Amino acid sequence: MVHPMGPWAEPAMGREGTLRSLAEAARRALRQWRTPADLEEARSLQWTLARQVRTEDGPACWRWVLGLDSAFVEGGRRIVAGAVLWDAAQRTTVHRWVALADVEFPYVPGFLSFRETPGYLRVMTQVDHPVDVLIVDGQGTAHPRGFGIACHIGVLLDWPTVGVGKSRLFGRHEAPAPNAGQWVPLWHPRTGAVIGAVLTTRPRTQPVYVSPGHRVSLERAIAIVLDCCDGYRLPEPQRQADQWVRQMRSQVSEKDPRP
DNA sequence: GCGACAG
DNA sequence: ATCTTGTCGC
Repeated sequence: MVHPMGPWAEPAMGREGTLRSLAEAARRALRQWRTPADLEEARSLQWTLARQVRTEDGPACWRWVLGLDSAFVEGGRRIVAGAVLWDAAQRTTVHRWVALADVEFPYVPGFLSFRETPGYLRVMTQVDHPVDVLIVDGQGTAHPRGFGIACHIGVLLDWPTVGVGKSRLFGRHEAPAPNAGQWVPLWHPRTGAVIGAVLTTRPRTQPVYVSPGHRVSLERAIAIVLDCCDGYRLPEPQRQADQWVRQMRSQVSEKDPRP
């Protein structure tokens, strides 16, 4: 459960953990990155890396939450990746970063991470501030092979991550009550395992799909998302990252008009 | 074979 | 995701 002193008592990564740099981890992952040549290779990699996913919780605190989102430019040839650091204790935005990257993989349901991860890793190489957990726009374990983009990024960086999708990719579920905080489990169609939660974050509003990415349990993932919500459907880090990339996208578009 | 299908 | 105007409801 939650730490007796509340979610902001100590850094989520622990004293030692915060000494680790997210930027450094991102640079390492970026050097190792290699885009699969085809779906077979991508699928094989997902099955392999999925075994590295851990859904055990670390210290119960999530003061600094980094929201990630992206937008496409130049007819979808390049991607604008944005990161917004949210201080859950002060309820304020600490800083925002952007990065531009080439898109080298097509969008195929179930393989989103191969398309968007490079951009996210690039933005994160600039994050020079402690980060407790990452909120990624998309699924975590709520994926056909249990390896959505939130898991992929979490494993590559070995960092706590939570996946928050605006729609469903995989799994069955009933409709959650239309009250903020209400949720229902998202079940694996064949194994019956709980792979995520369908959470109502705002009254009478479409729910979001929450699932663990890495080093976070489903219960913790739900608590983090709810704690970051501020009256809108999406948790603040993600909502602001969405606005941020949209703003940067239009800025990039006017500077270099679509050919 | 026929749907479903994150962003 | 992106292409696009107005419109219904709290």
